[in-house]
Order: sequence, then C-alpha cells, then structure tokens
Amino acid sequence: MTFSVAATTAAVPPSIPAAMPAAQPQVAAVTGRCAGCSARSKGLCAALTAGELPDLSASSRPLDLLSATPVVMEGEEAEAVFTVMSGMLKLYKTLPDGRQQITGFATAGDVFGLAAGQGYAYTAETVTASTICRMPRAALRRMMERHPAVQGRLLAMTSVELSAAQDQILLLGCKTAVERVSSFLLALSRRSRPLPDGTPSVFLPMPKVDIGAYLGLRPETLSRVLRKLEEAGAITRLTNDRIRIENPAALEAAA
Amino acid sequence: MTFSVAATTAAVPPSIPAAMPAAQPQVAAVTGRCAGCSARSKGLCAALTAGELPDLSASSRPLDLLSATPVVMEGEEAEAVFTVMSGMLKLYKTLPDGRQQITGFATAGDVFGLAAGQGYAYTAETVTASTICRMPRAALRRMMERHPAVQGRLLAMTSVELSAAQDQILLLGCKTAVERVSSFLLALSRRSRPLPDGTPSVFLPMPKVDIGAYLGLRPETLSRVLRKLEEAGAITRLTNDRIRIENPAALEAAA
DNA sequence: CGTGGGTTTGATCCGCATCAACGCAGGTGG
DNA sequence: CCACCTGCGTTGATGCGGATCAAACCCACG
Repeated sequence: MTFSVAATTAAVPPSIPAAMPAAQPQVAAVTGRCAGCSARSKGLCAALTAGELPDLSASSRPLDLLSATPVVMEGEEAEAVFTVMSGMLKLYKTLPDGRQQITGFATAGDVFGLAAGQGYAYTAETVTASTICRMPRAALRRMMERHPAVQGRLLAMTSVELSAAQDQILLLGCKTAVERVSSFLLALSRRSRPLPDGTPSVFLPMPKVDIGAYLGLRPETLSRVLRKLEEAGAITRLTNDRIRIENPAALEAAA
Repeated sequence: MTFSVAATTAAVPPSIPAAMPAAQPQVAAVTGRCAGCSARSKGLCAALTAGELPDLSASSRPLDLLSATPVVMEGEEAEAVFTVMSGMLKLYKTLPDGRQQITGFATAGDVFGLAAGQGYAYTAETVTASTICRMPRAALRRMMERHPAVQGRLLAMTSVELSAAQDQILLLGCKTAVERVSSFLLALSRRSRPLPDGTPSVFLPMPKVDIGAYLGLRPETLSRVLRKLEEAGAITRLTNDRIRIENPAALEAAA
C-alpha cells in the first residue's frame, strides 16, 4: 500500500473520490500523481517500478484530513488500507471501560489498516492535520497478484512492525517510567533530523496524554520524568512540542 | 516454513543434518517425512500441495530437543527458521541487567526465528521436550520464490502474530494483574481441548515465573491472583500444571 | 532419607496512579 | 481590546497495586 501526493502538488479534491470509477482520460494525470508523491520511495510504493505506477495511481486516492479526525474504527470491517503522506496519526485499542492503549504513531511513509482478520485491529485518528492515501483491500490484493514485489514488501514491512511491537512489549513489561521515556526519546531521535546546529532533537506534536497512553504512563508521571531528565542535563525542553537531546549517552544509560 | 515429522515416526538422526546435500536416493523417504508430519496442515507447510512436499522435505530437518534447551539467541545471526512439531518453547528478550520479557510461547504448528533484520529478535528456548523442524533462511527464500503461496502464508502468519503482539501491548499497558491473568487463561482455553467431561481447561507446562515474565508480573503476584480467582469460583486448580475453567463468564468479566 | 527448585504465603516497601489545584495559552463573545 | 472560558500541562499530596524480601511448603529427584 502506499504512494502519495507530493506536498508541493496542488490539493486533489478530497470529496468522496474513492467512489469515482477510473476515468480513462485521467490516467496520465493519475500516473503523475504517484510519480511525484513525497512517499513514492516509502511504504508499499517503493516496491513498484516507474512503469507500474499507473496501476497504483488508479487504485488509490489521497485524502486531506484535519487533526483529531478518526479514519478507521477498531472492529469495523476493514475495507481499505492507508498510507501516510504527511502529518501524524495515532493507532489505539480501547477496553470496554474506556481505557486506551496507543499501539503506535504513523508518520510519512507508514502504512496502517492492514488487518489479519475481518475487522480493523485498532482505531486510527489523526493527531495533526494529515494527508493520507486510501487503497481498497481488493485493489491491494490485485496489486499483490500483479506485482509480486508488493507482497514481499508488505511482508518486510509487517515483519518490521512485528519487531517494533515486540520491543514495545519489552518496554511495557519490564521497564520503569524513566526507562520508558528515555527509550521513547531515543527511538524518536533516531528517526528525526537534528537541529541546524547538529544536536539531535525530537518533535512531539501529540499531546502528553497520548505519549503516556503509548508508554503505559499517566501524563503527570510523564511530566515528572521529563523534568527529572532535564534536571539531570540529559534533555532541554525548547517548546512544549520540541525537546533537544543534550546527552544521548545519558539517555542510553537510562534506557 | 514448516513441515514436520509425525510424532509416531521413528526419530530422524538429529546430528548436523542441515549441512547434508540433498541426496537423490532419499527423496522418496524425505517426501514421506513431510507428508506424514503432524504439523503438515499447520504453519507454512499448509501452503503447499502434496506434490510440492519433496521440496519441503529436502530443505528442512527435524530436531529432537530436551527441555530448557536454547535454540536461537537474541542478536545472533539468523540463519534458519523453525517450525514446532510438538512440545513448547518460550521466546524472550533480555535487558542488559538481566530482566527478561517473554514475548510469546510457541506450540505445535507455530513458526519462529523469522527476523526482520540480520539477527534474531529474541531468544528461543524449549520449555518442555520438543521436536522442531529447521529450515535454512536461504531455503525459505527459495521456497518463497518457487511457491508463491508460501510467501502469502508467511504474510498471513506474520499479520496474525502482529495482531497478537498488539493485544499483548494492550494487556501490558492497561490491564491490572487480575485482568492479565484472566485474559491469559481465556486465550489459552480457546486454543485447547476441553476435559473429557466437556468443561474447558488449560495446560500450563511452563513454570510460574515464565507465565509471570509473559504477563509482566512476579510469580508471587501470579500465585495470589490464581488463589483469588479460585476463591471466586472462576477456576479450579487440578494439578500444578492444569487449571479447569469453572466459570468462563466470570473470567470474561474480569478480563 | 536428604536435597534443591518451584510454589505459596505473609510482611513490608516503593513506584506510579490518583486526586486536586493552579498556570497558561488559545478561542470566543462582548 | 478585554473578560471569560476551556483544555492541556505542571506541580503537590496522598493512596494503592504489585514488587520485594523472607520463610515455609511441596514434590521430584538422587
């Protein structure tokens, strides 16, 4: 799954495009859509050669979403998969009494909505305004049959996700609050660009309660741990949503 | 991946069979091995038709192992994948200071040792005496190329594992000790046969400390929770390693 | 019969949750 | 432009669930 519209491309009409039949005269334009997509080299799309892009463009549609918009609901019949082009989403499970556990955050290039069974395993909701690309399940199946590399890519991506899930199991099952937060900050810093001056930093667009729901901690605890890490000189809180890693080795030791 | 020797079949020499070139005269016998395997209909093997079994038999070798035998080590180069034919193994990750988190138990039909990266993501060790089937990574890759259904099967199995891992994340991140144990017992009871009299029961061959390491609890806590569930009439402890589910609804409510 | 690992039970401790209050920023309406 | 409101973040006080420590018990085993 996956493909995407370049961030610099003019917005595609977001209204109910999924129902539109593949119009022949648009094929060329549609090819251009995926070819110029910012996620072209990521997610599922990376499995396809340039010549195979029309297939991709024809079977997928971009969507522009505001923040806090639900995309799929846990348990709902899984009719499509999605690729993130820009923005961030949270994926979470809910217990009957309302407790929520965030199983992951999805950012540019990530794919979500793959279901092992009939229904989605989790709810997906935008954290920031996001652009995502929607591909019906049947189209994905067709893509896999037509382009074997897609299936291999999907397997590789699922394996990486499984490995990440097992790391999270280790974190939740064994680690203390300080260790969890340190691990989280380090993992994020590995995936993000350092500041202009070269020091590593992380961007946290999601509210603290969501970070807590991901790490199995309450927001109060998260706040206290961050203060402790700052007092220890390991990090500096630049703004509410950006943290500079002053001492990666100290975080490493705490994780 | 996967295949296996029927439990009733005479043991195949376990010594260093992986290095043996596929000997032509043995093909017939080797075909029979997988054809009569108790795991034939499970794991990866289920993806193959009878006619494709020789390929499977030629590239895999069964191993008989005593309990508490390590099979693969976390971080070690992943040279092979394994299918469980009988017995049970625990898969776990270890922190530098020795804390361990069991990420799963593998029983008949389960496949383990698939690695997203270069090295194994976890250590695998037998809990009971077990028979497992070993297939070199290169052979698995060849099987996937030659029999596309194998790749599809692998994807399906990995997806199911991912979903299970996310359930475990929910358990570890949100649930209380009583909820964890209840969920665990229910999950096991769904996968096991009821007693002769029809009441559901679960078999727990692993030590309590391992169940605790899976659920993020200490063995003392596990013992107390089981006593509480027994006093509540939800379960009965028949022996140290077998529990009868008296009241599934009560467990359901507690989970 | 003695030994040692796994299990159970009891007593105590501690890390994090919970409860409560306050500061602050952004949005709204006057 | 300002008063008000609302939601997020922070800080402090307190409580509780499960960890830790310690000891007895129970078998399986030699």
